[in-house]
Amino acid sequence: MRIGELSRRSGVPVPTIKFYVRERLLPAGELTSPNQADYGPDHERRLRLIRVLLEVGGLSLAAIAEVLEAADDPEQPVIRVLGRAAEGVPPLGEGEAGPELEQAREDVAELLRRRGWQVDEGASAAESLAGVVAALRGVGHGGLVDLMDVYADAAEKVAGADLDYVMSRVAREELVEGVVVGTVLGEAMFGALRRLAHEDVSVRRYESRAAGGPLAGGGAAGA
Amino acid sequence: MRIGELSRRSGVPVPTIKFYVRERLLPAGELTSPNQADYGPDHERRLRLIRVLLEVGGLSLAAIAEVLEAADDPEQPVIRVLGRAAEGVPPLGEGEAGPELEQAREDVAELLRRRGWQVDEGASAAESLAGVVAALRGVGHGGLVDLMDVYADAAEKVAGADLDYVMSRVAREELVEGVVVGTVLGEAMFGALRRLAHEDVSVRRYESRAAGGPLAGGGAAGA
DNA sequence: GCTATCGGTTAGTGGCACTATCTATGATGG
DNA sequence: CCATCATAGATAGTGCCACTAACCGATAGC
Repeated sequence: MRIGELSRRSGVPVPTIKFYVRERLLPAGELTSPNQADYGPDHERRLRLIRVLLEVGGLSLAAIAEVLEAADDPEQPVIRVLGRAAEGVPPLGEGEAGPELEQAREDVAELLRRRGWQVDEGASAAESLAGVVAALRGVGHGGLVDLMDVYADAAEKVAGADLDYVMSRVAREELVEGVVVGTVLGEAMFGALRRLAHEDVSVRRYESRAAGGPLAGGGAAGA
Repeated sequence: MRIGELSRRSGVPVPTIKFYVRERLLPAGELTSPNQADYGPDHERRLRLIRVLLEVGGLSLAAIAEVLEAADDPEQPVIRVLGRAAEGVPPLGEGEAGPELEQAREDVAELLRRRGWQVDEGASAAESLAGVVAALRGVGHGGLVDLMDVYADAAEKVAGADLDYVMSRVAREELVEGVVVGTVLGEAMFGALRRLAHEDVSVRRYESRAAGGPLAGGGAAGA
């Protein structure tokens, strides 16, 4: 197909597709003449993936480029790149590089020991987690750090299911894409479910008392 | 304290603090003379909160303004505003407004019925979830939707712990802030833990076979 | 032939989160 | 008392990011 049809089928404007090709997010179509290129289903699939990671996953184009580059390299251990890219959030690094962060790193290491999780030292996710812990303490909500074990239990269960899904993919290409999509969209899915559960739990706990009161309706609903 | 000290203590540049005041994210200091204002611990706390929501939580200043406005209004049921603001991600809306989204909404409604979750129809989190489901199908990974129940189990557990934490706050001000911080940073915390768990589970499952092979090191790690 | 579309390139746009600069005023210390 | 410095407040500018517009020759297809 030509670029016009690709645009129509994907809902992405032609100039934007050209832009993605320039930025090496999308391979160029195969030239059939100096000014005519052919795009196949792979292009469409890749294009949809880019859009989903961008719009739903909240990744930057730079992060998407990194992830896709790793996904295209059959030698690449995906997890490292994904770990860095999937951080929708914390480059941190700057913020409070002080003793608070050091303490947080200790706490994370302790958690990993306690749970027997086998992960690389200095894994980027561990660094992210330390950043979050330090941030929580910094805003005076260090108490939330105590919930980490509950969160870790939940994360273990979810990760197991994730792996089951990924392993059901046969072709490497599909597998890697499953990893990417699962990591990024899975987080969005969990976040939405968590907010729904907040609402349900708060209704459930407060329905006996002050129905609709400001505490029940407001305060008890969130985190 | 004056603005200079506030800046030093928070690590936020003076012009940025002025900018936040202009944008009504931060209340102005109390004027002690036409060109001298006094800032208290509340200002510092608020400033730290803004920075954490921005840098760790990934919220936009506009979203932060919305959340803080609701938090400051004692009459406001927090959850609605929070739900909208805490979507780091999916305004969606546009994308595929077609039958796919309609089907996804149905699936979400069915999930809520199945689990007996008591949430408002058309809760923004439900809409987000439907967007994610539609997106997953759109990129050919509808299989991940089948994991929703596992995710929902985990979300229920986490939400229960979240509520326990929030309810331990006494003053409404602290409570609301706990909701905000917990919702936003809790998501970051869970995300990091999930990525760590991915690494652990993949190592655990594959350590018997091809240690370090591209599948074990790369593909099996994420999702 | 003739018009619409195409590939490729360069330049411009709008939004966001600041950052720089300026003016006048007032605090501060020797 | 005076020099120096920080401050409040305002306007304008910056840098990055994700596009979007405009243009220029080629074809494609009728």
